[in-house]
Amino acid sequence: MSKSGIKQVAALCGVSPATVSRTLSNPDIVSEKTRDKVLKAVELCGYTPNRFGASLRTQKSGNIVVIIPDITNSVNAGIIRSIENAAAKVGYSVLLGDTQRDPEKVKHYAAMVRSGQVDGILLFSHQFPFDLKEDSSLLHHLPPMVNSCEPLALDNICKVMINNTAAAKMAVNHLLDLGHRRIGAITGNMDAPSSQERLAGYTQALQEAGIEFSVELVVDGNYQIESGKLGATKLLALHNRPTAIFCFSDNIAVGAYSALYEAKIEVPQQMSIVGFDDTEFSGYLNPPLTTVHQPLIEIGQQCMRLLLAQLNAKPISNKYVELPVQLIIRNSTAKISH
Amino acid sequence: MSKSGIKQVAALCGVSPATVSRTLSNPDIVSEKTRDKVLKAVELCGYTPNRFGASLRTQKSGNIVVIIPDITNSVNAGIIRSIENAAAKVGYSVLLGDTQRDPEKVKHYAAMVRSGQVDGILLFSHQFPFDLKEDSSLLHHLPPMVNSCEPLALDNICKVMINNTAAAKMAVNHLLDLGHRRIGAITGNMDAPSSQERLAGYTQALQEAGIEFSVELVVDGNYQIESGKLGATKLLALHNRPTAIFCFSDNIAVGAYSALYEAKIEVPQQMSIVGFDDTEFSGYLNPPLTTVHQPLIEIGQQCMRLLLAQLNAKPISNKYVELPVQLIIRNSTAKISH
DNA sequence: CTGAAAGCGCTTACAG
DNA sequence: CTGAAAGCGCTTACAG
Repeated sequence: MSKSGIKQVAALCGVSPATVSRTLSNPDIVSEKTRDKVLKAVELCGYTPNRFGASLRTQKSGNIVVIIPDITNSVNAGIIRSIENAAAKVGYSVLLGDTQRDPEKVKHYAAMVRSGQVDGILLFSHQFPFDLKEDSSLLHHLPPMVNSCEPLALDNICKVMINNTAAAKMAVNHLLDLGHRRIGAITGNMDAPSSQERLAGYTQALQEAGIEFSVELVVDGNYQIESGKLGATKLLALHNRPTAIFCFSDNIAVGAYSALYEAKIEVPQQMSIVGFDDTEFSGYLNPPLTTVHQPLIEIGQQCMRLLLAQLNAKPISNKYVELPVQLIIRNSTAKISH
Repeated sequence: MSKSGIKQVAALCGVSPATVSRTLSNPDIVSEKTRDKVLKAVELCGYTPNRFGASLRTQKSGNIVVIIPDITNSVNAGIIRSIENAAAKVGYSVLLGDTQRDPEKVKHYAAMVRSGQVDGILLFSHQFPFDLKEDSSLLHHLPPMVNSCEPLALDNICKVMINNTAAAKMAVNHLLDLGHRRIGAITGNMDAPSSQERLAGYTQALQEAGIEFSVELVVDGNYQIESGKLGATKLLALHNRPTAIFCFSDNIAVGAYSALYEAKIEVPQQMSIVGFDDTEFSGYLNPPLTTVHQPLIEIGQQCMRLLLAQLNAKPISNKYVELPVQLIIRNSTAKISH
């Protein structure tokens, strides 16, 4: 049974190719009688529509691309899983655009919308993904696209975000409430808006509490585990070490735990730790980590909802979606003791 | 500057569409003079070839699909990242087929090869992904495909595997060498070949050491963190508890650590733990985890190499690739003490 | 409700 | 080295 096309099916049941096409994509406009006939023939032939024919005609691929810095990061992985789910439900397939933070790869994947390889873009990066030289009209006629997690410096684009500043403030306020006054911070990549915003939240919380900002207490990280270990080690070496550390990601917290373990400093008795993300393992750390929960599933769903609206040229009432976060208090934070 | 096609470019530089096509996809067969002329026009128009036209003609999509149970699992994420890298280098894009272990989704993604949406399949599942009813010729004319991690019960298919049995034996032998005689195990999903093989390795190692197999020491897990916690809790409740636990994944080991922490049992002084995978965090656990290293990057590369050979109809000398694993000895295992 | 026809944008055998 | 032409497999306005 060699591969059959719409013509063979049509011939087999004595209708035109047009009718076969209609039966498959818009069954309601076909009479029940022909519909049955066609469907039977389709089954008999084992016919599967060839996507290329339809795509060439409709100029739609049925694919979307998600441009994301690193799929290995569990926050990203969680979001992608949610996107894949939501996309599958509405008949879209997702192309993986893992960029490894390479701006060239960001552009490469975004350009797929030009060649038709994808119909829309989910952008988890703050880098503008197009070459304006190539097509200067792009700024005003953006393709279907939604931006999440790391905001582009551009209005008029759909965004799904959390309020990083408020979230960080909430985390630091929790430590302040416990009596901590010297609070360290280990940041993410400081070129990322999320990390800048979290730092702003940290600073504001201290300021509002009337605590002077101390540079030495903020150490540069990059959201990865190793940077958390290095960062915590630096903070521990301070002549006047902090009593608590706000880690800008759970990964950083894992690294910090490791440094503290090696230095035989007990969490939370001698050092309180707060993380950010609430990744799956954070509740299984020893002690379980107090952290800011990010709604990964909802982020994915909202991204897909906004993208779908654009793909279907539906009006969008609210282009900026801000999702709530939550401080999950576990056992890595405690009242200051001295 | 509205979207221009190959015709506009051709018109602009006074050649035929055929020549434009040749210049772009096979520049060597075009004279230097025309080539320059064409390239200039291409740039001027901001022309990007439309993939649909080419695809319809060549019947190639330039996409592959990776069918994988859960992208959120860091072993899977690591492999996918490697695949994405290797694929990008040879001009393929990767479609994400996250199945959540749903056999229907496995089939859904595999069927994409029929509609032309993808040219090949990377299958990380032991489930045969096609409906033989739909197309019985499939068993003998398989599409380009390679199977990895969880072996299909089918010969004559390209496979990239590790030797799970030998790896598990190595892990258990390490514990035996340290003097442990009562060694517990927390398994993965027992419907997965990998977990069955690891269990076989565990059993063989004990047998060769002349130790009687004890059912109560083997508890069912599912590769997830929570199952590790539950499993370890069960093992601790035994009247004659083990002195060491072989966890079938690092995730399970994380769960076990959590249970041991809560029970105030020290690793490795009172309980040795071995994991499996060597995921990024395993070196940062407290204590750092002794575990079996899986070569994720190489797995991805070999998968892509074998798939590419099939996509290009190249002969494949060796359809079965077995990649070496390594026992990484860190601080979660110690000599038995009593 | 259905059919005949045009056409989406490429590539490639064929001829020169 | 280059062009004219056919055709990949669909969908959809148009006509009936």
